[in-house]
Amino acid sequence: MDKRWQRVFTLLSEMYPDARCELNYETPFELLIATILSAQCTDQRVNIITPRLFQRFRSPEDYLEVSQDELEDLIRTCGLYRNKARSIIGCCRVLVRDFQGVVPRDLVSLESLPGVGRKTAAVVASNAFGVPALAVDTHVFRVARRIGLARGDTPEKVEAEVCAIYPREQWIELHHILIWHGRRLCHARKPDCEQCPLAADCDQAISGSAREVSV
DNA sequence: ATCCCGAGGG
DNA sequence: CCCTCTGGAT
Repeated sequence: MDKRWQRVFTLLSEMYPDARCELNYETPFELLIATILSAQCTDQRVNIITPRLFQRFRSPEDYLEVSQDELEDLIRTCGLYRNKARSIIGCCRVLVRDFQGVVPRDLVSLESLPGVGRKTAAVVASNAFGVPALAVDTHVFRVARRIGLARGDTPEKVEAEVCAIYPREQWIELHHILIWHGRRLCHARKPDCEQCPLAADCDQAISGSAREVSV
């Protein structure tokens, strides 16, 4: 691997030594539900409601016993509650019908579940099962492009580029440190380039303070 | 007011 | 490809 990209990885790892999935979960199934809930919402907010949710719903079968309306009320504070409730119930239906109620470990099967797309599948596969996967969500996309790690204009292209640069064993950690960087410093609107160890190498580094940045 | 760690549908 | 769906944070 290119020295520069090795250095980027090292710098970010040192900066965010405990970057990890911030969702609280005990089982792959809980992670699947939590990840579905996390769309357009902070992990902290998901973590507020999941203890009670997981206490009441322990298996995919349990979610088939509840009405969508009631489930919507239970998850309302996470936003997009209609979609998410539908996704969770649909997902559990398929898990029960086609997967013996067990969350599959591979990306293809995970993505076949209703309400589970590329990002959710990658998050579950990598965090719950250690499957090398890099979910190019908006943070990863933005950060990877800003620091010149990838040039592609779609998440798919960026994913391919990044996966080509870094060895599989680093994908999961890379995913987490890019996300943390995106959340802590490399914000969509006002990135804090003053604090960023990557600014020297970054095409879009802002020297001043509050200017806006594209991508 | 505006944006967000997404997915499905038109 | 573009739209919609949501509450919450800023």
